[in-house]
Amino acid sequence: MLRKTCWQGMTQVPKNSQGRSRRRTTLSDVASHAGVSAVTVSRALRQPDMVSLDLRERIDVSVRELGYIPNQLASALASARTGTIGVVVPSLTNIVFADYLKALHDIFQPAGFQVLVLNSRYALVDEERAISTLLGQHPEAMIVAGIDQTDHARKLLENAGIPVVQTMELADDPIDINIGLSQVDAGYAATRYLLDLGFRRIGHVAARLEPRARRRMEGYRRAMEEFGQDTNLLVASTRRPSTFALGAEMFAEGLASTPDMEAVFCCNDDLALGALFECQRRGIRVPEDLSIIGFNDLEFCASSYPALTSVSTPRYEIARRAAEIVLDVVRGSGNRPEERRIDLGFTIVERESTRPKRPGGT
Amino acid sequence: MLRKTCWQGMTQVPKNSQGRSRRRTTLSDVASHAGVSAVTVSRALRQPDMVSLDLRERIDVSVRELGYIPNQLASALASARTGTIGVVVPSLTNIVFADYLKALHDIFQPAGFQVLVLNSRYALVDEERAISTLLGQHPEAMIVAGIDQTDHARKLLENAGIPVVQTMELADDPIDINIGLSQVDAGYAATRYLLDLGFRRIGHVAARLEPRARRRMEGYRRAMEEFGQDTNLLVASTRRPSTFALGAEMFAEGLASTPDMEAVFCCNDDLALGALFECQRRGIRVPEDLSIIGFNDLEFCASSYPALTSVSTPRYEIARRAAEIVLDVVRGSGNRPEERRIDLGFTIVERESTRPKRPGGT
DNA sequence: TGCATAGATGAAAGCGCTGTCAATTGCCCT
DNA sequence: AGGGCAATTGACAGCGCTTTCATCTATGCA
Repeated sequence: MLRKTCWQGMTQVPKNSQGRSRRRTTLSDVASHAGVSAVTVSRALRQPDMVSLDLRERIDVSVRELGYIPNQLASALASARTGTIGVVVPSLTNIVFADYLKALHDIFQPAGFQVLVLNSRYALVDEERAISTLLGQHPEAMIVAGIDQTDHARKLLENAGIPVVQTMELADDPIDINIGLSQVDAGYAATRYLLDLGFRRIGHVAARLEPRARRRMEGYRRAMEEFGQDTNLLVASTRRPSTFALGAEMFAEGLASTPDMEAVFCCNDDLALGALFECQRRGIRVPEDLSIIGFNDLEFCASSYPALTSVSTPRYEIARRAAEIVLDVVRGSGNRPEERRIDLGFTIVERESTRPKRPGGT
Repeated sequence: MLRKTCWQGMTQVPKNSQGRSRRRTTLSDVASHAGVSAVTVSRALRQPDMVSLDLRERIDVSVRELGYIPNQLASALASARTGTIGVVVPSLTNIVFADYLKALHDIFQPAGFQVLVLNSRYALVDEERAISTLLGQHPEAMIVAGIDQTDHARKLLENAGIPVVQTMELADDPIDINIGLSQVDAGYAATRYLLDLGFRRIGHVAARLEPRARRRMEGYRRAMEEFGQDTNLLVASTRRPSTFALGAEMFAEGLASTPDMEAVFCCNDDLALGALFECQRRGIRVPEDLSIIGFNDLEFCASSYPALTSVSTPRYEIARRAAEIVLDVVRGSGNRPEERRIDLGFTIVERESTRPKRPGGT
């Protein structure tokens, strides 16, 4: 690769407009401008039908003329309702959580709730800090990814007195509400799928090694053991974060220690696509020479050539359900749903990158 | 594709722990528990060296025992400092903004600022609403993607009395601070790069058609016109959001109207990779039969086979600079940087998917 | 015509915290 | 020993809004 032609334009400084903060217009500014009391303005904005049409119109005019924007902080403090949902995800760059966050926004935004997202960088201490920070904003509910919070974080969440949803995985002992799927079962199923195709020399490529990846690997190990396979040389894993390039690298590593590998289960799709690229680069035909299965069923799995078989996880659905349950609890009767733990399962989507082992060869 | 084996476990309901909200512990709870005044507790938490070691320890114990979490809302209201930065991006799922958001978090989090992100779904009205909502939270600065805000949104931002950064593009008339690159120039450069390689039948594939994609297309048109090329049949565009599958589809469409296409400039990498997959599917060799250049230089460009040539945009850098400038202004002297408009440019990264036109054929 | 009643409006009291300034203490210096 | 000063601590008044309750119309009815 060679970096070429760096274009960098001139920097013409535009006109300077300072505009530093004079006091922002408040409710009472609007009130005196409209010649009414502050309470009336407040009502006109929140419960318009409690205010006469006449005043309402005058207030609307004042609001627009003064460019009034209600101070949510003051509102939240006075009413003890913040209209805020706290969300903690381990990564912002992982496309898996993009789907998840999109679902949360899709549900909460129209409902008038704002989603506050903090990331934990896949670290328990950061997660605890994020949870604490979020709780300080008095969200009306908390939605966290995973089930591996620290004891202190758990305690904070339990004492917050708000609905708490743990997602993506199934917990034996949920804090409050739990929606997800069994990562162990999913890892087992992916491996079992390859075993049932007739393969035995099945590699596993894993990166980051966060709790969910570990559990998938545990599923892999369990399945392989059932078929009497020793997995020591078949696993290529690293703590580095997943990338396409790392997928290629780790796959190559696995291949080095197990040259007769027949199939590979990658712990996520990024690694799987990286492995696929590496196969193309080396002239290994997929699926003729090697079968590949990924995990998560990201969009590109259906488009790549060959299209990637993957384990589809209901990320959007998990977040959607979490959001809907939270909304029910928060504005509704205040009682939790009947089911405290919801298993949304997973699906193996079979595409072109896997096929049964040929009777004779690999 | 066939969907197979749906695993969905049993749903065992865990023990019910209701735990509804008793009043949360406040500063004065801690104060009376520790036998001091509320102010002292406040100080012990925010400026510990103003409080004697003795009291500080007693207070720390009380804080821990009562599980006290400061109410940020009240704090923000009283101090007029929210420690919050408002950010508006057009999409949460687009990996381009994942990089951007990561940079913002990387800079702001350690500095003690919280990033509030709202998305505008590539719609001006949604953006205006997002800006208004965010402003209601009294952020200490606003960072928005793009330069195409509505007049009203502009006015709100101008009147907010806080630093405002418009990013990703260069504006003729920035609201306040502006950091980005010229999308037109970048589109022009990508096209010019292919022209300079000797190609003339250069297709352009574009999706979503948000302002930046349009400007890249404008650059493409400008370059093509300089070389006397009519672009009418060469452009395949759609308002649908970019996906890998759409890249394949649109590329196929372009190929249908221009069978003798020699090269293609895709307005983003997702489309480019989709086009590459489609080539593989059809047995079109890249770059032997067709050259492909993408845009943004996402991580997979370097890993795909063949590796994709792309226009690298400094997304992380843009956000980083924006964040640093904001921090300077917010906590520092309060004065804006010398440069109100910063051009971070772009770079063409040449890889395997492009090569010079062969003298004889294509 | 007079009184009850619903509807519309306003006054006052905080929400939980911080900024400001006053009060207290202990210690150093002359 | 007394004054001065720094170091601590506390009292009080809001931040801008909502909640609650009181007040003040209109209207309906007897």
